[in-house]
Amino acid sequence: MFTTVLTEGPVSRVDVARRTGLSSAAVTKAARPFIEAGYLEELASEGRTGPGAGRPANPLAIRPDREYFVGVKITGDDLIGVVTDLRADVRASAHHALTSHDAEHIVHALADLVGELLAGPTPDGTSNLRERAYCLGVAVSGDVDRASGVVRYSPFLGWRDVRLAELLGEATGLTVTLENDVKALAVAEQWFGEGVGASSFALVTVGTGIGSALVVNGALVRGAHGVAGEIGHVPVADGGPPCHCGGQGCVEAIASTEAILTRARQVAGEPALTMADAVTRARGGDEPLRAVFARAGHAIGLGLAALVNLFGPERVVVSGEGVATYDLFEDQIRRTFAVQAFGSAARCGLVIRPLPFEEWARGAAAVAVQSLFVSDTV
Amino acid sequence: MFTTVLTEGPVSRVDVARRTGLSSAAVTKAARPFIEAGYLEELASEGRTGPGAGRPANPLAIRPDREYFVGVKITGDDLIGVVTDLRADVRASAHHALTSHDAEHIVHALADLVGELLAGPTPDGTSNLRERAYCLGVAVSGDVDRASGVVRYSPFLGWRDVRLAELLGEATGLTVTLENDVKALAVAEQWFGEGVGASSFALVTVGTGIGSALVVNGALVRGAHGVAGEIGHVPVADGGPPCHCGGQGCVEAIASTEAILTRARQVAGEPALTMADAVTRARGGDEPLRAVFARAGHAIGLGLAALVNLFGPERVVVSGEGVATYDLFEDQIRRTFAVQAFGSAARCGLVIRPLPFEEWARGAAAVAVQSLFVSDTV
DNA sequence: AATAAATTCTTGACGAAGTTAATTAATCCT
DNA sequence: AGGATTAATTAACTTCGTCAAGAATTTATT
Repeated sequence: MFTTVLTEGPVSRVDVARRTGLSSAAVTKAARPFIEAGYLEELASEGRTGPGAGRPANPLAIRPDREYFVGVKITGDDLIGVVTDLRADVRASAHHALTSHDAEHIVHALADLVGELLAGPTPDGTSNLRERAYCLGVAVSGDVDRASGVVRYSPFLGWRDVRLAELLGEATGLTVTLENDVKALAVAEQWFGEGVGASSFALVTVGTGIGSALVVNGALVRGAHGVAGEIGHVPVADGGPPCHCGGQGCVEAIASTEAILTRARQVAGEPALTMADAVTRARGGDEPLRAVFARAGHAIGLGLAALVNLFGPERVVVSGEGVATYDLFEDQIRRTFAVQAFGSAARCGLVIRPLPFEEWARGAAAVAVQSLFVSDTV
Repeated sequence: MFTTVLTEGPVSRVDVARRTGLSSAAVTKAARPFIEAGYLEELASEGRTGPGAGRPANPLAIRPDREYFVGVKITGDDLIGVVTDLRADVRASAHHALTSHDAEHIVHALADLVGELLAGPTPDGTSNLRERAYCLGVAVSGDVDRASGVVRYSPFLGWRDVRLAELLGEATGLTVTLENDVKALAVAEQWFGEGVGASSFALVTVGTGIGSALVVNGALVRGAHGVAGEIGHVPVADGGPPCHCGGQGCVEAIASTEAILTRARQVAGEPALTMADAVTRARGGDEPLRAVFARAGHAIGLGLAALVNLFGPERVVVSGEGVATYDLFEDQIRRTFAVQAFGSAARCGLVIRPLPFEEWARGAAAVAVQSLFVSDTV
């Protein structure tokens, strides 16, 4: 019930009932405690929105400033933190550079960052953030066990089995939820972005690495052994370039930032070519370089086709830092996808768009928001 | 509760409680009506199975002969029907050749087949089948909407939007559940085969076509547009042979029975070569022909890697008529899979084994069994 | 043999969360 | 004003679970 109002904007009780399959009586009952706690409010009925006659609806709406949330993304180089409201809209942000990958150091730096973020008054000016923010979401790349709050393995940080949620809980005094970075981003998308209303969708990130998170029947796919969504390691080019995973012809071995740059240097015959230059020249019409990007787009399109043919999501979002140059990619991704997607699977909505870096931290905050209402899965 | 006993054999109430997360009190209560209705029985406690002291457990066991089920698979050429018990163990079987793909004709033939199957006494001799079989499961390849009982599109039969469940219900007097053939097989596997106890697994069938069904979080993945599990159309060989789906380098374009035969004829330079001969000669050591099969195995291994890297299932079963010759495939499938599966995803259990044709009908019967206990999803 | 400890199963009181059916509320239309 | 229509609430009830206590049945120990 609550998530329906949270994600689908102001909705009348009857509407919530229709969308969730509950009875309207159940919605009335379920909504009351949320209204009393200040999370929801009843809007005045707007004249004549219904089909003519009848009592007008009183839409339920979220009160986004009821509570604030902190989200932090840990990368290899720095920490990016945001404060958001209940809708995961960013209200403040900050970041810290990291000087070491030592867990203790990062816990300290992160606690400092949180302290900084929560130092001021609330955005609505009625209180201060310390007293209105209890949940912290943290996003890390790698194998993360959200339930136990343990980073099982993070190649970027060189961590194994770090009980990060516990450590951060002690250091910050907040309730900490840990999640894999791409999965966190998918949660943000599922609740507050393109995934709203879709029972299944996929989020694909393209950048240094290429990964994805899948939502099926409303739930994230986690993988029996902690591995899932590794679209970057789907083999699409038999006999293609070797991948650091040990395979050959993986999407990542062709379309990651690094793979593109390596290839561009080869093609141009300039071992010192920078990515920025390659992009500029490709945009300027350098055909061999354009072909390098097109090839990457083609590989991504093949990976998307594999994903869509296997699980038939309603929508797919392709995002990530790599997509900043997506004018060089998009066409080819769409063309290849259209050819290789099977039958009506091709009808899935394909959104390709860049990803502001802050979004990663927003994903972490979305996980924090989600953690507050665990039970409400509808 | 019931499904736990059904699929995991005799189990004590406390054990069921442990596996499902319910309290033992809840299990006691839930079991009673099933015992009273004759679906479950309480076995005598076996001495000292537990850890020493304590009251010995009274295992709950299914009474498989409480009720019988009919399963029918419709192929392009014939109908294969089986009668099974509650465990989906086949107790009788029969088949009919089809002379037309006309829906009316098939409904008639299927009703006849069901009549034949239910003519005799029950296998346990206590009654006759007509009075102890109420549910019919029907498996068809193509796009099938189980909920509404409609065959949306079946290329093999040339059908579009046939309300088959309704027609068969009228013709047979049984409660009919319709399901896609591969999904039905996956249900059988999930409840009574390799999938028991796994929360996620995949079934891949290799034969005329190559398909799969995925179970994630205990539920079949259906795909937003009715398409899912199309591993046959995962592109694995960039620039590979064209597929009739319009794509290139699909698994099916390399590893389907037809694709193998076409390639074998090319390689051998004998346009009239039969599959049987190709198999015999490959087994006899004909290297060029062996390479054709190995190439197919390689393509399947790549497809499996794509599936496993994306979903991370606990187990994968590869089966189908094509696997009858799996001595020529298996090694290569495993080798390629081992190379391309990412990280610990490779730890998923990979079972490769042939598929007796009757299994398809058994899958349909498993769906019928499942339809009897819809609510019990644990 | 008596008692203690362990373990399974049952019972009954209770609570959470849903349902249906009836009632009240607010609006449009004639 | 009165009827039709839709929204929301209320009250009684159902379903499905929990918890806590206790009965049942075994092994282990004194």
